[in-house]
Amino acid sequence: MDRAPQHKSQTARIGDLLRELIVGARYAPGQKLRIDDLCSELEGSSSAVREALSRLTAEGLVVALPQKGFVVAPISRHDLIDLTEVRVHIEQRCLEQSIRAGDIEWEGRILSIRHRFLALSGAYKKAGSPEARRWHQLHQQFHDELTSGCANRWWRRLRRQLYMQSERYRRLSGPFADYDRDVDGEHRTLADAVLARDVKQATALITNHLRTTTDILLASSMEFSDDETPSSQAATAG
Amino acid sequence: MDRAPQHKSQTARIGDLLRELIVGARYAPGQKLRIDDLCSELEGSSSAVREALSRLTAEGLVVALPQKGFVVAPISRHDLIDLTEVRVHIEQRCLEQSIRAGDIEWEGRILSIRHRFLALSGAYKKAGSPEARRWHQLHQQFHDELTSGCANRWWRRLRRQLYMQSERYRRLSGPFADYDRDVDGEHRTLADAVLARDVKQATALITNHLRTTTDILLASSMEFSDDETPSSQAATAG
DNA sequence: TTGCAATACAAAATGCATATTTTTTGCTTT
DNA sequence: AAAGCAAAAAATATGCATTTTGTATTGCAA
Repeated sequence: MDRAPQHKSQTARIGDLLRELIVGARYAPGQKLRIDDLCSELEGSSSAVREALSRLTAEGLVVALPQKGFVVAPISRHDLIDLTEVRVHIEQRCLEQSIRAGDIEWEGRILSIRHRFLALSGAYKKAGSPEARRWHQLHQQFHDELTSGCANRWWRRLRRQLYMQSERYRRLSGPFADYDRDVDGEHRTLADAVLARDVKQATALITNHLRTTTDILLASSMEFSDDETPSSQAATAG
Repeated sequence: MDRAPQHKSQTARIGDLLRELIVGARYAPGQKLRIDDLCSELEGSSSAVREALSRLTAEGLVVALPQKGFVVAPISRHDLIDLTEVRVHIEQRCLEQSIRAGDIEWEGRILSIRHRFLALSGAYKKAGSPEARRWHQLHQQFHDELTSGCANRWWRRLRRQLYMQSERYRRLSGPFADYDRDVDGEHRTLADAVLARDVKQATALITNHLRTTTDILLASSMEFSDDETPSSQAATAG
């Protein structure tokens, strides 16, 4: 085949696509990921798909069942609660160090992304639209930049890993979970506190930001793997 | 009857082998990992080797250079310092929660592993020997059990990830780094503090344990990637 | 004439695709 | 209902094409 000279390897391309699909809630938790289906859907060979899946396994987005293939990582209330606790802790450390070490360039990047991000206010509500996609991109970049002053690569690496996990839970709930919530305001005041180098205020705000999101998700109508279905309730009751 | 008792897939087998080889410092940091060599060395096909390498990539033990293959993750003083800071934080959280939530079974497991581990006192000094290998296994299990009471799977997962990274640095230094150090004593008093449910004492001990190790490694004759070699010094000087 | 550099060619290794083997799962038959 | 058989899917092996790297030769300059 005379394929175009892609500087990005097939594996990387498929891996990024799959991550986007899983985090973007296009694939349901626990769903079986059949190699052949993914090959035709993502237009790649089984080697590339398999390799991408292996990498996502170590990221915790995919689970490998020996001799049985791959499934999308399941979700549960318990997992979300655990995840949130750890993430709060790590976001706090990243923010704290970022505020202490951030330079003028860093301040500039925050001002820039805050401006661009808030300009897309509410775009995430149009689920599946290009604007929503752009909003999610900028949201990720916004939180990335806030913590980009943190010089410790391991903190940043773990933060990114946990962000992906949380983001999946958020996207799984649809855009309706935080209906009457001032998301823009939360982000604006957070950026303000960071730029004002107010560590105490910033860590308090990010903590509240994340905890609130989790509380909303837990109270939402989202289906968790550890929820008891009516049938299973009847089964245990009968 | 006559079916091979290999319930472990080839990929998993090769992945575990490779992890052991890299963490055990059998492969040098930055070393190129040629697929063909690994195939004959580990007795597997290129598919399996490639898949195992992909997984280790996400674990941070291997780095993939697009179109150029895989190399063992490089090491540096900076990385070790960052890693240690993060690990201290996370080990503290795990220990704290483990102490608060651990039950009788958990206490039993700690007593058991402490007994078996301390019985192998000093075995790690015989580098490459079966006893040293056993010692490293039990050392890992010892620290695992201390934190096994922590109910939060994400804390435990991150802890394990960072343990592997730190362990590699430790093994790379050889068994001589902590020559006149009372390693047994440190482990014994740590286990005592944990069993006594003394959070403050236990976290202080683990912090000191990890920081001391890192200080010794940084002061040792270990070669880091960010060390200036005589030739590069001469080059920059001239 | 000699030394250095640049380019081109060859060898090797990576990355992708296809084929084969093994395992699992579901269905049929006894 | 249990056991065996068949179909499907996953795991593994092999083969080919593309890219990279090392080396050698040639050309230019001193």
